[in-house]
Amino acid sequence: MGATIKDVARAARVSPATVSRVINDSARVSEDTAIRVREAIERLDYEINDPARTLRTKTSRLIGVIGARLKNPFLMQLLQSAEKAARKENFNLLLGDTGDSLDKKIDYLQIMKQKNIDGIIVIGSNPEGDFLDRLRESEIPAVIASGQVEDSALPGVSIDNEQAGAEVMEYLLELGHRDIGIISGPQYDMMSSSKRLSGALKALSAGGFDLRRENIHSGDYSFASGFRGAQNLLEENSSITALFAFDDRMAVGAIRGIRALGRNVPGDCAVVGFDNIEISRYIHPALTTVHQPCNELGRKAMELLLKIIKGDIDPAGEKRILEHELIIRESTAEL
Amino acid sequence: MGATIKDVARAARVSPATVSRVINDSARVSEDTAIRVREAIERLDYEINDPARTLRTKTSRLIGVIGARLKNPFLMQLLQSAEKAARKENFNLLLGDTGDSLDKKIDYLQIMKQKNIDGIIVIGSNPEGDFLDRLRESEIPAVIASGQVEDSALPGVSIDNEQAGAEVMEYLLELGHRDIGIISGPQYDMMSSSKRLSGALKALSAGGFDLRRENIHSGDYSFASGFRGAQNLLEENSSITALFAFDDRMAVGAIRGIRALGRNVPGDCAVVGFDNIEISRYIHPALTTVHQPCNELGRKAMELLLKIIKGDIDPAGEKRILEHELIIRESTAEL
DNA sequence: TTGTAGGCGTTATCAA
DNA sequence: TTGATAACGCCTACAA
Repeated sequence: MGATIKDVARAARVSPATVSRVINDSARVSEDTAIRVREAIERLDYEINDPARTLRTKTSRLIGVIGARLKNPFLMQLLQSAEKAARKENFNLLLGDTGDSLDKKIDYLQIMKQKNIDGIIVIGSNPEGDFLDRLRESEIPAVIASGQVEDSALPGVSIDNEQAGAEVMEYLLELGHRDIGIISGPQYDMMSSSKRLSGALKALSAGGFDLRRENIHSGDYSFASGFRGAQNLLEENSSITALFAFDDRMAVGAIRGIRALGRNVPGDCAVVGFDNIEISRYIHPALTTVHQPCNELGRKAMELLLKIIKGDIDPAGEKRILEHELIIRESTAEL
Repeated sequence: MGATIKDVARAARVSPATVSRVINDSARVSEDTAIRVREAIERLDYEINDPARTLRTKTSRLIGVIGARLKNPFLMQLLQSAEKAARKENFNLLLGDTGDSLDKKIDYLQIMKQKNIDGIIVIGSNPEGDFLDRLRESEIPAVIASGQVEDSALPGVSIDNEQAGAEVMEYLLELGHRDIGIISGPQYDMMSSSKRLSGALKALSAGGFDLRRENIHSGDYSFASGFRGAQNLLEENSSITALFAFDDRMAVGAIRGIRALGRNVPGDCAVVGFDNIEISRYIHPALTTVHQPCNELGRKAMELLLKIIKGDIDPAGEKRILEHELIIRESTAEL
């Protein structure tokens, strides 16, 4: 079916090598022949055979994404920006939803190796298992986006989760809340989640307060877990007056859970989320939350990765911490 | 770096052909040699070179997705199921967010051709421009997921959008609403959107009513456009008592827009959405909406595509219309 | 059951 | 500036 470089060469009365040179403008070709070649390409509807090129050059212009969850709107927004940055340099994204499964991540890593992928964006940086070790062994350039970057050997882009967690608590303390519940992230996101938690705890103890173990509910970033979390926490301890959920979806679920108990938000119980996904300003009450610059996170992570691939930069120690911001809306109020 | 099939062959004291046979278990190989080969593969950490194989076999085990928008939670849920079905048969997804741009779709189509992609899932089936023509010319197996399937030359899986639009209107009529506003989909989703619209209009006129042109606002499936749409419609015509938005995100935006005008939902104005994305049951008031079986849509579309690729099935006329369901929640009430 | 050999389409090297 | 040639790693007749 498809014409090959040889067909084009024949049609343009040049050698295949010359056609290749025109396609890649890799070397000087006289304008005359270049025109003849382009014309032949056009006429024959020639399309380059990418696998053949990859076999020869060892580069696929493919970027793998590991750890993204299609259902997570924050990550999808991040990914959209990452893709845009990739497309600008003619790279494409190979995407797998690995869910929370370590095995799947490792499977994808293998697939990506086999496909001669040029680089990998890791979403979140859960150190669990030996995924990160295998990644390092593979020697494929990789960058963490929106995970915990500080203690990792990999370069990455993120925010200061600990600081953000602390700010939320300071804010709630300022409003007069003393008995605060937390709906944390799941196991597989240990890093971001645990940093937010430790920040929150530090802020509490700095204010002279502490948090009872029972005031923490471990969620999984789903609406349902936010709903359940809020109900469990309030049923266990009805004097809780504020809830801090580690992502906006859980916060939305929590608001509904609180309402279902016959209480009001923020009147009876304030709620703070995390991420500032688009919907958080549209729900009622509009959600107080921590804004993460997700477009910038995606773009910077991809730009960093592409630079590393090009060899423009030394991966070691390339870490960027971007600014977050507490956005105060309607779901919190003075006690 | 990486070991090749030849290295494995040497280590196992067999020919490269035999190694290939073991890898693909394509022909009888004696158990003894097979074991030796597998052991050598293990020892050398051999990974197959996928581009080389693709060059040779013309099959990449890659499925392209065109037309998905990462920010659309309904589509992402659909895609998650599609991916699951693909992975089951060892296919991977090449994903590009083409936004609403026709050019980008055509660009992606070209990239996918070059990558020897095995099949394409088209999200939505906007007939605009010559994308569909080019797709057909390319002769790559393709399936439409969640677009307008009935009048298309391509096989596909969808729901009956016209019927669904009609049901929503019948329901609102039953509740006593007479002056109803519509926030429709955008140009690029002409097909689903226009079917929903024509269904709605038919139901109205069947009931002896009609819809003024000014009662239709053309949105773009964003929260913001739902917000604006609701405000424009109600400011133009303050006697509107119900709004039908063609997707849940616009419905959520519309609810906020109505509230910002000082009116209540559903007391002063009822709202109906479309898709039944996860959040719609968690917001307040919980959204009345049309449920689309998005997991089934994604899975069936992929299964259909894989069957076509395998040649098990004749693509022509393969159309599946799945069941939808009107889910009544809190955002609608009797007038 | 196993091996030999040729070719998939491209690019890189070397020579002209 | 251009061309001939070999090689990337794999699969598949065909032959043994």
